[in-house]
Amino acid sequence: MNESTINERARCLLKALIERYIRDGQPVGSKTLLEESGLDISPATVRNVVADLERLGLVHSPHTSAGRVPTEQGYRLFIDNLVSVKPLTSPEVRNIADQLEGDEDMDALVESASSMLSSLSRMAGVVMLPYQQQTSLRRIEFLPLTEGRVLAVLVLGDYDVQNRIIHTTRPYGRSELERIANYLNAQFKGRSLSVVRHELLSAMQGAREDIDRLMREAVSMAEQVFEADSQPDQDYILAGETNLMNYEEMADVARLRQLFEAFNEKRTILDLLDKSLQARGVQIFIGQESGYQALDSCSVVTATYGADDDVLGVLGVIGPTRMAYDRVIPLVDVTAKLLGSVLKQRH
Amino acid sequence: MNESTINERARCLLKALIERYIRDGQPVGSKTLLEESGLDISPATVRNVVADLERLGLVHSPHTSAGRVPTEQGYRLFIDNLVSVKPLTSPEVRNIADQLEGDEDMDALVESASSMLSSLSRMAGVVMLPYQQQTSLRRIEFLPLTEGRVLAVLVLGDYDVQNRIIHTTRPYGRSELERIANYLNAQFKGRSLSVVRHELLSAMQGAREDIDRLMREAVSMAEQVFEADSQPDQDYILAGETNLMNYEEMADVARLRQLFEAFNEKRTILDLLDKSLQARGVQIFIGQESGYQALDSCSVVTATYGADDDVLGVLGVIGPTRMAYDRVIPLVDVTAKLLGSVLKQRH
DNA sequence: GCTTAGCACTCGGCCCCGCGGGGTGCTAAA
DNA sequence: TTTAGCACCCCGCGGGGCCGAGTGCTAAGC
Repeated sequence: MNESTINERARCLLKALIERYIRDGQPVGSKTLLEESGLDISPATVRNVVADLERLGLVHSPHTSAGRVPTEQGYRLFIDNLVSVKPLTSPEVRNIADQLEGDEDMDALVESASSMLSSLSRMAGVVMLPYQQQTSLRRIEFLPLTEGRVLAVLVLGDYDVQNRIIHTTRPYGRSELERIANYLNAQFKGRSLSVVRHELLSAMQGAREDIDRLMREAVSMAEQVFEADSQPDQDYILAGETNLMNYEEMADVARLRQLFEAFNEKRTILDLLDKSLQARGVQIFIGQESGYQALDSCSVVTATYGADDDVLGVLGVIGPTRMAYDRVIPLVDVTAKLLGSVLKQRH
Repeated sequence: MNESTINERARCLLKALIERYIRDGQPVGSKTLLEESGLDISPATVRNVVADLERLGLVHSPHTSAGRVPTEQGYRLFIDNLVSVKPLTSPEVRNIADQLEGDEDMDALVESASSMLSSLSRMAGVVMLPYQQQTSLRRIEFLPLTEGRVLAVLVLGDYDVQNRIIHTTRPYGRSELERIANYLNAQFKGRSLSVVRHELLSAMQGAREDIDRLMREAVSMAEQVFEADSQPDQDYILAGETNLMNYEEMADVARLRQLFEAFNEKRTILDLLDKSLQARGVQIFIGQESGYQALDSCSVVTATYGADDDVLGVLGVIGPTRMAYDRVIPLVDVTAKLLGSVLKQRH
């Protein structure tokens, strides 16, 4: 029942079958499969072999006497052992790199990456926003807004600035806020967000009355700022969803609806991206493997990106199970690496 | 050929026909129309009248011997003269008001409004971001980022803060930036953005060498900040697009694709919203009236919102031409008014 | 002159049928 | 173990017939 039971010829035929099916979406019959594979055997032999493949659950025929279609396990075997990837050409790579390097801020960068993935694959591109915990705090600044509301400006990398509105129990003046900011900057500048959060916690617990009022207030403000951070941290940018409407496997409007609702909800996709955050490199979820109803008959090809050894996030491509993996895999791989190197370069 | 040529009975039948058609989407025959209208005449008479309506281009039959379906002109007449709107119940109104009042910042507010529109109409809700030109500048602040890049923070209303990154020809220190900010705040605080922009222009032209270096630099920085503003000013938040996939008139995937691409492109929808920015109150575009291919067989119901007499933006609902106008019109109307009053209240 | 009953007619939807073709599985021979 | 031959299967497609809903027309009635 496992792959070791299938010999070289069978693998060759499976590979040919899947490649052919990916190309034109029709069930593949023994005759077409024969010419596709280039093997020097008779159609009858092909039929025997394919019957074996069916018994192993690698292919499946939609009805008696149609050709065969790959199953999810078939695709799995194909991707793990058979696929021969077609690397991007160097102009293609340059094109992506140029695009990414031209972007001013983090949002634009992620947006570009997503739309590059989508346009080059003609499917949907998705890029998770970089995981913030590793990035270091460059500066924090406070501005008074209205009574009881203060704006916190967080400068993170060279290219990432975030605003937070926090609530205070009493009004603060500019100079007071400035002193608080100075204190916090002195304390936390250059530390990563996770370290900041951790130190804040111990600062709250360890010292009670032995720190002066300014410090106490500074810490409680910072608490609010960095606590608010924990929520919206996970997000992604999607591009080219509408490309998916071109594929016949998505012709069913109800299915399409499910998928697009999952895109809007974000939770499903985030969960999936989270899963691939664990592993390094390219990862592929085929159809039901993802475990989400909405992604039935879709595949998701992901890769983590990061600077050096820090994994900052995940990006990928979402499309029908019948996609050109040999092109998509290098595309996702290269884009992840390029995005990582741009982020690293900008520290 | 105009509406004056149709008498009371004909209007009554047209109204009944459209109401019935909106309710169940089937072509309406003379018999069902008769019971719908409650008139005391015979089916044959109904047929005669309906034949007249067809001659006037108000209804149309998909083929010989099916019932009748309203044309766009039919809908137009219906909306302008016949529709009897069903006002929202006061709990419904309260619900919307509560939702909007609970929102912290501008983005959340607009997001809420959009999703209220969508969920209550079961179609797509759209809210254009408030037009910025009237809003007054509360404070501007600069922070150095890297060499040659400065972060400008614009505080606009009580609830709207924006970041801009600008480029400078030489590095600026904190204190220098602070002085520049002070100068600009003294000069422009409380002025509306359009006034600021206008005054900047004359400041650039009027005075050349007779202003000192600080002022010149301040002005050129401000120029960059407020010029960058002109572009991204027009944007909208869409919610519940996927609701549209429920309607049979949207069953065609190609059409759906066009529509969703228009949503992504944003230009089409923005143009349309711009049009309704001119008029006050509720405005309705039926099918082709909008002039955009992508909105074929869709209607758009919009209303302007604002504080006092300033029109700040537009919001609305997008759905199939066959929608329950009697519910949607008050929904859009009320939501616009509530959003306006929240914005006004927050000055 | 408007309204109404009666009637012939039209057309879409549906089911059923028959046919052609691509493809299979089995068997028997090499 | 491979191969040729063959019977069989079933989808897709076009055509024919039937049903039902609804129309337009005509002629009679108020």
